[in-house]
Amino acid sequence: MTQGLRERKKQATRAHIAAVATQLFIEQGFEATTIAQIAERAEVAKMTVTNYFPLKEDLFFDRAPEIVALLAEVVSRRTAGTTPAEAVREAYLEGLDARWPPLGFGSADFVDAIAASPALQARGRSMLADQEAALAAVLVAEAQEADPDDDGLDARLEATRLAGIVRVLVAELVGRVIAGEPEEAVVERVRRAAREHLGP
Amino acid sequence: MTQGLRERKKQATRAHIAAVATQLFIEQGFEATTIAQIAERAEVAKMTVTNYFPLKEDLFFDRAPEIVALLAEVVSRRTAGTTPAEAVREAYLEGLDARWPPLGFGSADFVDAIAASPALQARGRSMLADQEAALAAVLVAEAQEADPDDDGLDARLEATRLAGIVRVLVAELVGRVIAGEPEEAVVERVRRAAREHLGP
DNA sequence: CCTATCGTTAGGTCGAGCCTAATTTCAGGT
DNA sequence: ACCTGAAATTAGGCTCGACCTAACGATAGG
Repeated sequence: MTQGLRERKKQATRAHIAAVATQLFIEQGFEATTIAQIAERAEVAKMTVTNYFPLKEDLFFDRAPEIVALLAEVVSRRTAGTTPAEAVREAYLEGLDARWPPLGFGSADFVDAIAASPALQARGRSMLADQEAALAAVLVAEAQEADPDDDGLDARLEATRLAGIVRVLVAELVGRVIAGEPEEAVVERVRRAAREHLGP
Repeated sequence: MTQGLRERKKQATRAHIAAVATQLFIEQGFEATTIAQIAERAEVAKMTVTNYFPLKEDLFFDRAPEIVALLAEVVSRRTAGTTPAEAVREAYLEGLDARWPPLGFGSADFVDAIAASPALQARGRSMLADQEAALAAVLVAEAQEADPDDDGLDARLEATRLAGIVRVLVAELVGRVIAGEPEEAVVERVRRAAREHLGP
């Protein structure tokens, strides 16, 4: 039994609003675009936009949950016997080879929009904080499963270390590509750093 | 040569506004306090508040620059021959013994206000990001002084590692003290973690 | 004492976020 | 086919933070 008409219309409305918003953000920039404008162009009430996307930033970072869950998923789904750091390293290296957009291969428009908007930068930091917290939750749970007396501090420190490394490497890749360095060389550089620092 | 009357009045006005704001934040919470209310109680125009504190959050985190510069100062002023990690470790341990408020010994009112306000949490993350960037700038400069061909990536990773460890330890201390654990025990735990993880 | 500078003020605009009541649309039964 | 409850959507209004401008007042320096 597929979704009912109601649910399909909701998804369609949501996707339509997000698409219209993205288009306007590219045309005019994030700050210069108003919610009223998005609602008008999407032929929907202003309140409907707010219902689907409580904060204006959510219109830009739709699919945020995917990014937030990333590291926690990679680590919790890893094959037995490998460390969290190894799992993150392998997933990162695979993502690099696949030129996966969330690792820094996003369009210049996307990067520029964030660079131009303090609100988007703040939202990005919030997402990274949630990402780190989700990873920490996984590592703490693992640690306490192995030793019920573990207080989780070491696990939280490891989560912060891993999330920090990935964050810096993504920023490095974005920064250097924007600066004009050849993508191949940049990828090779961050690949080397990942191998060096994401040790077991 | 002391400051002129003009400058002294400015500082007095600024301090007065900040004091009034802090009082109101404690009484009513951050979100529930409006800028108009602060201006009224401080007997200044609304615009004057905005002039001194462009964002409402700045009224809460006055003295932000001090926190932002912390790690960079500690590292750049360290005695020759010690590593950045050692410098951070020693400064952190000294701060712990002194029960220095920025390390997590702030009042419960302060902590609660942040916990209750997404805007304050966002501002806090912004400050930590700036703190990390300032530290990274110092480490990158050192690395490139030693080797002009250094691309700074390892320095940035080290800055992220050090800033992350301190951030987690501060959060751990705050969280456990709020949860009711005896301060002595909590301090001893984070002290041990600092010695363990802030290695050379 | 004069005047240019700079802090302060009053008043207004804009847009995000939030709320409520009314209306439309769909789902599941009769 | 119809009815009813539930859920999505709408219209309209409200508050407040952020920003702007022109005028005002007090200080510093000649």
